[in-house]
Amino acid sequence: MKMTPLITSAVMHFGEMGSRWGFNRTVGQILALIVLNEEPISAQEVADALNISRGNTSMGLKELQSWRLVKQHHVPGERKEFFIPAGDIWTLANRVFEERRKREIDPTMSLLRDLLLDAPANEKEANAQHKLNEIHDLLESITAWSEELQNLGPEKLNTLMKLGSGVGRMLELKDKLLPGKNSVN
Amino acid sequence: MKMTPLITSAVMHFGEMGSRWGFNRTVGQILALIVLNEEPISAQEVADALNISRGNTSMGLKELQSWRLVKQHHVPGERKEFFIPAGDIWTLANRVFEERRKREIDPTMSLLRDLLLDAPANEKEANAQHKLNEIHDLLESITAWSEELQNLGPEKLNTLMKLGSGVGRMLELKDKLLPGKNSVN
DNA sequence: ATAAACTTTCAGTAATTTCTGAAACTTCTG
DNA sequence: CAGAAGTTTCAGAAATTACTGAAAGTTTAT
Repeated sequence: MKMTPLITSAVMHFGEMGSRWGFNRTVGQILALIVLNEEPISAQEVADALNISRGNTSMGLKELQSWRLVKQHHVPGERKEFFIPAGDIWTLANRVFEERRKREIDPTMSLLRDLLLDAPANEKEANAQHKLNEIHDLLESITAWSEELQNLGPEKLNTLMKLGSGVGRMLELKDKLLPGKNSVN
Repeated sequence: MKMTPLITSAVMHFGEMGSRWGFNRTVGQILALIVLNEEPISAQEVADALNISRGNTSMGLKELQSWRLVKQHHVPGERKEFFIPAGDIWTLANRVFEERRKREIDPTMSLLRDLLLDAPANEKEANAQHKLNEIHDLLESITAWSEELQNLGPEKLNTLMKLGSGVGRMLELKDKLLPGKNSVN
C-alpha cells in the first residue's frame, strides 16, 4: 500500500479537515485513503500507510462504519477483512449530511420540543419560548426538506442544483403549475 | 441578568451542542443567552450569568462577531457596550451555514483544484485524480447552489422548502416551462 | 493630563480529546 | 482442540483545545 505523493497530499488534507467535518484527524485520513484507493485495503495496511497504531485504526474503521461511509469487503481465500467505500461519492456525501443532521439537529429539536411544553412562568420566559419556537420550526423545515431532497435521488437532485437561478423563476410560476396544492401561508 | 430555568436549560444545551456546530461550549452558551434575551446584554452580565471569566467572555463575543451572529449595540448614556443578535433566526441560521461552508468546503475545493493541475504520474494516481475530480465537482455544485438559495431570500426559500414533494413534480415540467435554458446534460 | 470605567491579550493551567500498545478476545486451520 | 492469524478493548500517555486572571490597552469624562 504505497501512497503516491498525490494521494499523500489528499489524505493529509482530509485529515486536517476531519475535525471540521465531524470526525477526527485519523478518521478523516482513513476515509480518504479508502476512497482514493481502488483496491480494498486491510486494517493493517491502513495502519502502515498512515503510520498509526493498530488500535487506533480499528477504532477509526469502526467509526467510519457507524457513519456508513466504509464497509467490509471479504476477499475469498483471505483470512483478514478488507475495507472499501460504502458507495460512490454522492452516496458518501449524502451519508455525511444525514449523519450530521442526526448529531447536530435532532438532539436540539428534541430539547426544544420539551422546553415548549411547559407554560411560561413570566413575561421573560414567554418571550424566550417564542424565540425557541421559531428555532424549532426552522430546524423542522430543514429536516423535512433534506429528507425530501434525498428522496429525489441523485439525478433529480443534480438537475435541481444545476437549475441555478431558474429556481426563482419556477417558483413564480408555481401556482399555475400546481394549482390548489401547497399553497403557502 | 437573572436566567430563568427555561433559559438556563436552553443555554446549557446550546453550550453542549456548540462544539458540534463549529464553535466551543462557551461560545454556544453566549449565543443562546444573547438570542433569548430581549434586552441587550453587556459583556459583564454575560460573564456573570454564565459564570465564566471576563477574558473568556471577551474572546467568545469576538468569535460570535466574526461569525456575524452577534453585534454591538450602543446604549445612549451608557459607557459600556451591549450585545444583541445580528438578525432574526433565519438570518442567523444563514450566517452559520455560510460561515461553515467557508471553513469546511472552501479550503478543500482549493486544495483539490491544485491537486488536479498536475499530470498523474501513473495508473494509480490517474484513478485517484478521477475520484478527486468527482469530489471537486460535487463541492462546487453544493457551493453554487447554496449561494443560489441565499439569493432567493427567506420568503421564497421558505416557499421552496414547504413545497415538499411538489419539487419532484415541478422538475418534470421544467423543460416546458423554461424552454431552451438550463438544459442539463 | 489624570483617573476611572471598561476591554483585550496572553502566558500558564485545566479540561478534553485522541492515540498507543499490551492484553483479552475471536475466528479459522490442521 | 492447540495454536496461529487476526481484531477489539481500554487504561494510561500525549496532544490539543479551552479557560482563567492578571497585566496591558482603550476610551471617556473631568
